[in-house]
Amino acid sequence: MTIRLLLVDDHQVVRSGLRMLLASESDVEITCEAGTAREAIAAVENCRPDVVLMDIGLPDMSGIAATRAIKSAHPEVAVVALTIHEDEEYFFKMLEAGAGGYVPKRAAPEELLTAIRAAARGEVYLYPSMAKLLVKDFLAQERPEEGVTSLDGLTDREQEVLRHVAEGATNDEIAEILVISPKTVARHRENILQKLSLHSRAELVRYAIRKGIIKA
Amino acid sequence: MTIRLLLVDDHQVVRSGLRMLLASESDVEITCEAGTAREAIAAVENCRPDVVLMDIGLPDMSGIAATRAIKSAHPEVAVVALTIHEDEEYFFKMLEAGAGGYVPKRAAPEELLTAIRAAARGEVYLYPSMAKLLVKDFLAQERPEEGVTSLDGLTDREQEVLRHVAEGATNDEIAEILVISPKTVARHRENILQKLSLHSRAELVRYAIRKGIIKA
DNA sequence: CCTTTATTGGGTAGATTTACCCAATTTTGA
DNA sequence: TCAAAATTGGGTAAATCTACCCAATAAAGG
Repeated sequence: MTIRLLLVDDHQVVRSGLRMLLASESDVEITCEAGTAREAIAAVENCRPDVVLMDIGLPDMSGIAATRAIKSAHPEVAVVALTIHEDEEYFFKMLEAGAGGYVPKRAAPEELLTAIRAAARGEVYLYPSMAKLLVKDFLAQERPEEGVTSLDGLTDREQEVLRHVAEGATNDEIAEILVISPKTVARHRENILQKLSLHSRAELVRYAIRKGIIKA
Repeated sequence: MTIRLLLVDDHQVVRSGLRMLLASESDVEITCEAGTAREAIAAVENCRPDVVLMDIGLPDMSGIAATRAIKSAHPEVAVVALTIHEDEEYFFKMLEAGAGGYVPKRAAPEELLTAIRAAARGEVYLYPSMAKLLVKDFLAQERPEEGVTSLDGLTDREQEVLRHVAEGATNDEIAEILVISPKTVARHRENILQKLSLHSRAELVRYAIRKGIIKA
């Protein structure tokens, strides 16, 4: 099975270069080309490619918007971003748009081929410098849940009170649950606010969610 | 600069095979080997490798735990997982442990080399089938923020008020920001509570975070 | 043993919220 | 054009919160 390819780049030279580069590969066939986002979207309709090699900087519309449009109409078509941009901004947006690969133009030809083949299989190829950014984001997302420990010096009872406060319970309700005086609950809450340098229930709720004490 | 490598695998044959495979590469040098997690941790101390090729299934301790230990003591040492496991479970745990690469044993030799070189640069190489899992997770994390639409029939103004309420602002503060009467803010807030069947600011904060209107 | 910390409880006062009552103006869509 | 919805604003009252004041008892650690 040869992989049908759609080349999207506004520079004729780049397309020619890629054509040359990929010509020797027996499993890849460049079915058609496009120089603008609009052309690309139309070309997907006409040529039915397996993989779209998408530049991000296009004259009429961002390659990101084009990718969104293509994936929306044809989710089975894989889109590999091939671009000069190596920043988080474009990378994450491209992933959200549904890209199945992200390769900087400075990458080696074999890496582009690996990306095309992975995308054709429905997998995802990320250039190492990009993968690093995604893992960083992944770790940032996961950490807060682990951070249930080290709650800025809150005592056990304070954490217990905090949990109920964050879940929306009033002092009286918490007092009933913990079988203590509402005044004691209020005192715990005051100590919590002071320890954390917070000033309202709203901030307590956000703090509790950040720390993974309660789920949003 | 040659990359100093530590090979960790409990099978002698596998280590020999890797040694053979990497022998021809001029920029990679296998400095030492280990057959257990304990040996691996000690070897990092003694050999000072740039990159550790880590198997997950080890006799004494999981390669994941070993990775955690190594990264904790020597954050500058890169660890590349080389394993038969291709499931989310081990993959994500390995990332959390600080792995700078994840390559299944079925991968092509060049991919392993790419991973080693990327990890040595401080970047991250993820095998396409693994990258796919991470992107899936990324999209699952990000989606809620897109879900800012369809907010259970809240009007534009109500959403605006909700955002400020959730961020901890009082009615008076919001009134000043939006340049309307505090009474109007209160009215909007009341309508929001009623529409969402909520009864307090704490619940509004959780709702707003769930819907991605504000970050925790 | 003694000091510190955690946990408990009370009082007061002002700020804020929640929940109702009322209605005018503007915008939107049918 | 006309009705519905959105946005605006006011009044009142009870509930609740925030922020101080005070202190006793119990547990933990040096």
